[in-house]
Amino acid sequence: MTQIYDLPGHQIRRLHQISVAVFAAQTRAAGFDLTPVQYAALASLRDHPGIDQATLAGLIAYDRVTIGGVVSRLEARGYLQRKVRDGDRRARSLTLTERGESLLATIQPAVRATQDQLMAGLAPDERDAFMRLLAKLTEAGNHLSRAPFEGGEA
Amino acid sequence: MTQIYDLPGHQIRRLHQISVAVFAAQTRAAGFDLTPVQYAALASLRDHPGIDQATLAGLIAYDRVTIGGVVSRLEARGYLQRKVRDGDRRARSLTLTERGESLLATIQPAVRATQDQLMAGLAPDERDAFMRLLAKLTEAGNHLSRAPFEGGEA
DNA sequence: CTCTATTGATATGTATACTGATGATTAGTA
DNA sequence: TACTAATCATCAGTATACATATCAATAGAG
Repeated sequence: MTQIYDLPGHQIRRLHQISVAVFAAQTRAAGFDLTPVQYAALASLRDHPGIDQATLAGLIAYDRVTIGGVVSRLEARGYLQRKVRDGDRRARSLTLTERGESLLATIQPAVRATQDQLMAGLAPDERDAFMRLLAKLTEAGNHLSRAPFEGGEA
Repeated sequence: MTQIYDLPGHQIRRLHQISVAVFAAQTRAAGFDLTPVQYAALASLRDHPGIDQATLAGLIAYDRVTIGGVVSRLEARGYLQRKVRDGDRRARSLTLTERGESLLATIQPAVRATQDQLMAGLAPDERDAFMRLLAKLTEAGNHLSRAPFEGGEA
């Protein structure tokens, strides 16, 4: 009869939900107010200054429309700057502000604590196994998403 | 510097995203228009007829407010009935309609195909290992979610 | 039996996510 | 160079998700 509890999709959704909740709790406890996507966007921007929204979306595997909104809110809060790119007036170049850089630096412990708490249910060797299988699955299914990862190395 | 690609939360989110996309594609290809939550709600209702919204939310580990909206849409589309419960006029008893029952019966192959496609990247023994670790993680982290699973056996 | 705490459902507001469409701009081709 | 295709960003619409608050109704304590 297919109990939903046996469906991978159901369990994955639950773990995702837990992950988001833990991230929110940890960052709030550390005095920040940032969502996982917002963090991913800022962290990726630190490593790739000046990229446009579409490139950013590809790097963190998010929908371009969604990233438009995320970037908008981050800009409104002063964490990044958006400006029309020279040579291609369609694109908006994104750069972290001082405020964005400093946020990334100070939020690091909370991010680490999130991952520790999330994986606390597994022994160290199980975590490695889980992460390996997880990476294998996302790689194999990447093309099935409307927002696939795009961007070379990793 | 903590690349986001090494963070469990990031990979879990990606797999969840892929999972939702595959579910949508498979059910649409089969001629249906149903989201994963909607399916979970209907399937759980089939096994537990007459429960109220809060109980349903606990069984499928969803926020009560979210389930209110989901149930609303399912009712509007004629898949379930909502009526005030005798003895407790706060609660709404939920029951599948004929239409809901028949939808569940016919959508089964698409649901199965979704899970197959989702796990296609892993060998059979790897799938078992992944599912075992995944279940262990959701169980260990259940209490960290605002919408924990509540409901005995499964 | 009354007062209070709890509970089921909903309202409000914010933030993802995705589909489909459009406008502006650039690139590629004949 | 004129035309067409592709690309970047955005708009409109729908559906999750969650925090916080409120209303109606029930349960428990005294």
